[in-house]
Amino acid sequence: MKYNLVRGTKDVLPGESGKWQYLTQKASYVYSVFGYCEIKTPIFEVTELFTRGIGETSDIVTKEMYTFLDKKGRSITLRPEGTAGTVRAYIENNLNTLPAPVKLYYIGPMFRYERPQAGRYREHWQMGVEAFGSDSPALDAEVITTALTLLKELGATGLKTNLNSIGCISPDCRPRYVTALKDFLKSRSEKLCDTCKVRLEKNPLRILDCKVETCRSVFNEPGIPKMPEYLCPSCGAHFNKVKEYLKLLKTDYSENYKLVRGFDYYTKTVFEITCDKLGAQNGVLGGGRYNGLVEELGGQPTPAVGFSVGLERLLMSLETLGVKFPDDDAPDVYIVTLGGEAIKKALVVAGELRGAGIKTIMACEDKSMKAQMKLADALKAKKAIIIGDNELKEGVAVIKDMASGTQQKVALTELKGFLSKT
RNA sequence: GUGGCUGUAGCUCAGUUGGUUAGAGUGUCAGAUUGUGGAUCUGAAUGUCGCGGGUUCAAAUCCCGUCAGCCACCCCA
Repeated sequence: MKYNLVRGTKDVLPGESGKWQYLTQKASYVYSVFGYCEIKTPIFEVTELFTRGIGETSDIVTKEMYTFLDKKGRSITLRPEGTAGTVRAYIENNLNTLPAPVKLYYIGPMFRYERPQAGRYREHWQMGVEAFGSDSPALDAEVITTALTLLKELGATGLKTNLNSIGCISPDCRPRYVTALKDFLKSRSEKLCDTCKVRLEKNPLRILDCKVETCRSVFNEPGIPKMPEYLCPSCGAHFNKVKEYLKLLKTDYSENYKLVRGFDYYTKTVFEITCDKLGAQNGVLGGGRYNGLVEELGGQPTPAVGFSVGLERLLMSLETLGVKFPDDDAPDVYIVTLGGEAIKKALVVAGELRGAGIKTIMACEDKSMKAQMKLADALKAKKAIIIGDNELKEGVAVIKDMASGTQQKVALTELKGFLSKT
């Protein structure tokens, strides 16, 4: 019987896995430099955490969750995003007693039951940060800077940062805007596509995301209400401060009044970083402020901001941008052995070299020298170490530099020192 | 969930209007005089032609279904 991957999942094979390590290490490094500590939360949680957190009517909750009943009949869901679980852990472990802001980062897989597509998997990895306990616009700016620093550190250029504020739920803020937007769009409803007509009632903000040309032309009319103009004084001041700080930091961003995000929990600042070379799924990184979520999930009222990068999409954009990754898979040395005595010696030598951190592969099988040299070449070994009868008699090994082809004899007792230097 | 394209050796693909033992390149393995790789040459192995059903004397080739991949919608990382 032959088995296949489950739809929408992917093996990360040698060659690729080194790139993943590189990305996760860079993320851990940058996040920790910004003061974040790693948190590992379970891959599954009770379903209600997500329905409450992300929003009952959101697409993720209504049709994209991997939900199942466990043996006791509890409804369990594979996490579709990282924030809800992190918030749950924050509340459950009383992390609010730590000095604020409490800064946490996570790296791990997320699961969404969607049709696979370019840049979209049912299991995908996210590397995100969450900062709890401060409503300061400086923190918003810092969080955005954290994201941009990571991307810069990785050599990503030409990515676009979009910024918006979607205000808060007080009546003179987002609800007032939604009403104004609805009124405006209703007056032009004959120009809207069918799905937008439905969205007009269900989720008017999302209409701004529509890709249909005729809809877009409506959004570009000068009279369309724009969220930033409808923010309440508090949210408006906050947004202005965020922008002021970003300018101070010389951050390259575009204010985009059409930017809205899929989760219900966002308030005030939202942002998104896209790569236009990725196809339809071009969002590489997304985040924002969510001041109501901690309370919604049963904690004390706690303001928070965060973002998350999609590992696969990040990797794809870096590759289309031509970024080179370090190749760590190639061994430093390949030990060629000729005969049983040589294998005994090679076992010992290999141990010494590995102890010194030298990446070593030795030939354990009795193959011809030619075959072994071919293997050394195929594995891209930097050096071949040849141990045969002649060498054993002399107490030496022949070291061949695979790139130049030059070789020299080195005493077996000196090998480790010799290779450590080169 | 909807739509379009695709599905032949590990990989990339040929396969003519349905017609004998399904091919190439690449990779793998082995060899080309005694202990040396990357070039060249020689040889070898590997396919339930995605799966199931149907039409036919005969199907990789036509039809239906199904699964999977890719891409797009929806939505998101």
